[in-house]
Amino acid sequence: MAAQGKGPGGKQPTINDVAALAGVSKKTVSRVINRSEFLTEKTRRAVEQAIEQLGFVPNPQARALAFRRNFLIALLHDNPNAQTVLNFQQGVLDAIKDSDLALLVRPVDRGSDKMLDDVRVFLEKQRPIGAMLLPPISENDDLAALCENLGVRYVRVGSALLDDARHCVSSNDREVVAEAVRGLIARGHRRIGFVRGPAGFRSAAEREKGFMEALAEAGLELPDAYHARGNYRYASGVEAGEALLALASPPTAIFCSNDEMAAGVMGIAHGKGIAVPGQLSIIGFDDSPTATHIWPALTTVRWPIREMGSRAARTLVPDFLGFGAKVASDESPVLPSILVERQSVAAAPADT
Amino acid sequence: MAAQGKGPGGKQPTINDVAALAGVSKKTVSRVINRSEFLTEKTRRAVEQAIEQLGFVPNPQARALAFRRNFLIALLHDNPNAQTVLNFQQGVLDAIKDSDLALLVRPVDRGSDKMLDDVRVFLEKQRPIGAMLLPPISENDDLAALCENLGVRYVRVGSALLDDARHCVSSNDREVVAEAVRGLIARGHRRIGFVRGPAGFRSAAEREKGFMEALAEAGLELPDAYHARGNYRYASGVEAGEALLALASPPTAIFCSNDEMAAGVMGIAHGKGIAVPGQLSIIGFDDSPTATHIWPALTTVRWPIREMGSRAARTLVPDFLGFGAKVASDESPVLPSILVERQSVAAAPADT
DNA sequence: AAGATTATTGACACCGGTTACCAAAATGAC
DNA sequence: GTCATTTTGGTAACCGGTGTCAATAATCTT
Repeated sequence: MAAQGKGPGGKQPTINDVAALAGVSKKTVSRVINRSEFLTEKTRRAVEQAIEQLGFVPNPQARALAFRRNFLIALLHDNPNAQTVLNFQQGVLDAIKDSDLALLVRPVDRGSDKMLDDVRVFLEKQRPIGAMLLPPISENDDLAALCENLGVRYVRVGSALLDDARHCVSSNDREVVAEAVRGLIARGHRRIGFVRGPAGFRSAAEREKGFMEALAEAGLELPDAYHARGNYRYASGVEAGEALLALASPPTAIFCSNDEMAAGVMGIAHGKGIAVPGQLSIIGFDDSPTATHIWPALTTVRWPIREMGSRAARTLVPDFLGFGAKVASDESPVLPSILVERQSVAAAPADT
Repeated sequence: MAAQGKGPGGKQPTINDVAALAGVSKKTVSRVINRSEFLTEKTRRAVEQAIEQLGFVPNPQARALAFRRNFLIALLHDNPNAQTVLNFQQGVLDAIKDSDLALLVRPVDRGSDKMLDDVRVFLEKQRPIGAMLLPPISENDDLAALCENLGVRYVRVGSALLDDARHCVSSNDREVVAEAVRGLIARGHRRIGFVRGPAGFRSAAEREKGFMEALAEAGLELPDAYHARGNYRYASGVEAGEALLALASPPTAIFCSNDEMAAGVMGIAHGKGIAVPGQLSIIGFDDSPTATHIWPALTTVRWPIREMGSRAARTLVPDFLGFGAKVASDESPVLPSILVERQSVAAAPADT
């Protein structure tokens, strides 16, 4: 622990105190703080020692003023899934832990027509260095354009590449879903239902594509009756479950576009006395806490949300995170999701 | 929408531009911004009109520097329950929506012995006006003392009053739990199990007190074997369920100190073929998303977390939130939780 | 060794507000 | 009408850093 040295008057020491102690100008101290090149090793050490001795911490407000930019990155989200947001946050914090940056969180209201203005005011006021857009608002091109105009860097997080790679972090929803569904087919399932996410969500579209892809490969069709449209909420899963399981020839497996809806379907199955996974296999998506809190535990897709948070931060502000944080140019902005197999999938019942 | 007037050079207009346009000094403009008294109505209007015309927004960084204080409030948390944190956040944002304030989020690592230092550096750097401490770290007195020393206002959120009322927002866990357990007793349950939260958590202690209170009122005892110790996680609920339900004379009802553990107990019940709520009633606490995502839906206690967030903000910085946000001196800092009755509770089985 | 180059450092203005303090104007008392 | 008192507006310094550009020191050429 550094000595809690205070400048004259018991206040926080300033750059001037450091300069005086080290016998250099404040500009030189500033150079040390900002890791400027063009510094003698000797000078640097003298300054660093003075900083250490005084316990000097640069005042972010002053820097923000001089830089015309706050040392902040903003997280803009409108995500119904709290765990996702928080995990992502955690990933971002992992990345910025040892930097000067702090994280500003800003939920936005996707529905509101003032949304864009709200965000504009927010960005103009706070002047963060950059902003991270979580899905679904990451899919809004106007928002990205706004950042661009305001000179705020941005990164869009999504289920698929939404933009130029330097503005993107994504997972590979389509491929993993296809893989999961192939697994169902391999276990003998032929009557496979699908619960889609809400219209207008890229993630919903990607997951659907993956599902269709796997079905097509196996030469299977998706009857209209097997195609339920949900909105990522539990209640819509309940509705979908009621519809699909009331059919004369119900599916033996259902892929749900997220875990909440999967939980809804499973609840209905329990209510109808349909055994999961004996008579009905269910797969979800997200690996949210719900996935393990329901019984039987849900086979689902886990996207590496925390890693995506770190990556997003590193993509956004590589130059602020110190050496080693840079994203190598050959790193793909696509972080792979994985299928987590638990207890909600079994082979198709024989009597079909 | 105000005209997007830009100052000379297409940049954001500054206080100087406003002063020039209004034909006054920047100090006068500053007075108008800060609602100083001692101003002619005429002057004020001239300035306000100039502000309007230019679309001037005071630069928060400059103000922060001059004020020696950032227009930020911090949310410090180390909460395993993401939904709780996010709901609280939302409540805070409701409260600060129309103010100049922004919200800084800072997860802290309760376990780390550097925690206090980390928080100190954070607060010294960011210099927020105030900090809100969520449980369980709100129970840490050193943290509160640190805020006090640093001149950062603080509010502690908890299951019970942790401090002076002006530093507190809390819910009434004990009372509601007692009420819930009385309900079980009224439905004929006599063998009631308890799954406790982790040692050292005030919330765990409060819920236990409420539970014991209700039992004592009815003249019931809690056998040791009925008293399971969990840690608020699903897995510990599973263990507790295994222990309690393997007893020769198992409980007919179990109160779990949070929903995740309740979900664990319920999973075990399903596994053992014990009907919920027919043979076993279960009550949880939190009304987390899990509560409705499991089947049958969980009877649980909902604490008004979003309201608590608003209240915390209003308690913390009443003078920054504009007229009407002040917490009346006779408002209690205790916001009541409510019992949400769903499908996991029924009368005690007759064969007992 | 002198002059040319280049690497380091410092002086000073400036970022956009605020406060401290002083001057001018307005008001009231006599 | 003059002087003391209260309002109001202006000037300068300051908050704690950074940018520009010139000055100085170090290194290289020939």
